[in-house]
Amino acid sequence: MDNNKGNQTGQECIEHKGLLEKLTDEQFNRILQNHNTFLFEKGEIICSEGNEIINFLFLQKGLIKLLKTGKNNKEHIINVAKPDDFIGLLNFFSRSEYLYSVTAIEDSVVCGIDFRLMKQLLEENSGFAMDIIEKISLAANDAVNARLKINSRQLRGRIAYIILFFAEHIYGKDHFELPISRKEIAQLIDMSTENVIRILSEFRKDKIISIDGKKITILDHDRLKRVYELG
Amino acid sequence: MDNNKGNQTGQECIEHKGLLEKLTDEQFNRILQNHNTFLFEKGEIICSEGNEIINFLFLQKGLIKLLKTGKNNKEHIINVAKPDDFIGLLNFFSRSEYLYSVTAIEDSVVCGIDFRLMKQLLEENSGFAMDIIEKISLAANDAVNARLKINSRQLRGRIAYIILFFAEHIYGKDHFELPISRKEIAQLIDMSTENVIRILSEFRKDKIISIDGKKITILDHDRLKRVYELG
DNA sequence: CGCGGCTTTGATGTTCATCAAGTAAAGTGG
DNA sequence: CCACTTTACTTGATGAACATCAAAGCCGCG
Repeated sequence: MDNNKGNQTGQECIEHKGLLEKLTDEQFNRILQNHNTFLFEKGEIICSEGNEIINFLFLQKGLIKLLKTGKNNKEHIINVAKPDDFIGLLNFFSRSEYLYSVTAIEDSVVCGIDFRLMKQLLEENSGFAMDIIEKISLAANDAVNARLKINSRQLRGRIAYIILFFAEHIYGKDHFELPISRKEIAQLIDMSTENVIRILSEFRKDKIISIDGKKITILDHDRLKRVYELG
Repeated sequence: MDNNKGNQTGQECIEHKGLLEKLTDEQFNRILQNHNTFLFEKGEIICSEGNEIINFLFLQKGLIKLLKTGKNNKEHIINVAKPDDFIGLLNFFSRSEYLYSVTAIEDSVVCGIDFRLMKQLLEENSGFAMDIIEKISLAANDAVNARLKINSRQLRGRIAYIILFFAEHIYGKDHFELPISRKEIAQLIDMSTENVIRILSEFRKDKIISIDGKKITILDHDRLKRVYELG
């Protein structure tokens, strides 16, 4: 972890047990006694590609994005994750350093558990280990599937995808405020910023959505779905 | 598993312990007594998207491709895997049915271990579980990274990627026989068959590679690498 | 031997990134 | 708090990259 924001009470880890639900009370208590809670404001970097992994990180509240720097130092957003989603956990077990950067896109609360303790718990509690295996598998599938969905569509389909992603997966409603800029949308679904804007405007003219700055309202959910399906 | 090819002696699982290296001798013996070995000829389907997962599959010999059917029933190749690579194992722990299809692209020997036995062993042996977690993580990363590499490049870079993939990762030499058709290359790196051919010809004219049907020889490895890097 | 699938090359049109130029919004420092 | 700078947003025009269509040769297989 790069910065060292104010520690919290620890209560947050209880509220959102999430990934830790298979632990015994005793094991869970050990975590409560050996963890740190960090606050990140919108825009702050949570961890950087290449840094050493010390903590097993775990999003309590907020919204984050996973980045990877590609060719020509171009940033690609791998995923946007909400609490209980796997953060960058895909790589926490595989290497000693982060393979992705993680940035807060909304004010976020992150719980950090010492990596060695985490390993120890995995070895003690096989049910916990199985649960984590299952969750990693699902997260891996989601990542691969998302890429497949995005890359097999042309621009209109991609924009439909990203709007539906935020509406259905992140916010659970048809009216929401985009937590990321047009440029970040472009990095997320592999297209140019200009075309993100152009197609959003098109959808607005076609009365599929309404736009007010970052506020998006889906006016015709079915039609948006159809645009997504058709590509 | 769809078909039920002739069972083998079981010796194959010993030769290539691979994913199972963390098991005790006793545990490994249980697998030897509870597994089936299947032979698949080039082109045969090993398992199909949507089928129920009964066996934990595990490639002993040969070469396979992972497929997923996308929009318009267009097939996308997710990955090509050789022995000790994770086959479709990414999803074996997550759902009760296969999320990908797997097809043999060379004659292959597949070892099938009863899924319940596998789960049991994971719960008994936490070192084994940790090892599997680590391998799933790495496989997931590889899958995501591969997609990122492919999709952030234009066609020349993609073709360079796939040639280097076979030369370095699969065969370990600069002269090899392509195990897949031009069309399958297209499915693997998201481009049209015609352009696969066109760019292969271009590389031939530029004396970067020589082509004789499916036989490829890399003549200028450095230059090919540069084409890959530049995109 | 003939049919279908794979391969190859050329021609055409579409999709998309890029460039340019301008407006609006949001930080920044005096 | 205002002038200044930067960053985000927007639209139009242009050209490049690429898919698609078409047509023909090739090969394996029944």
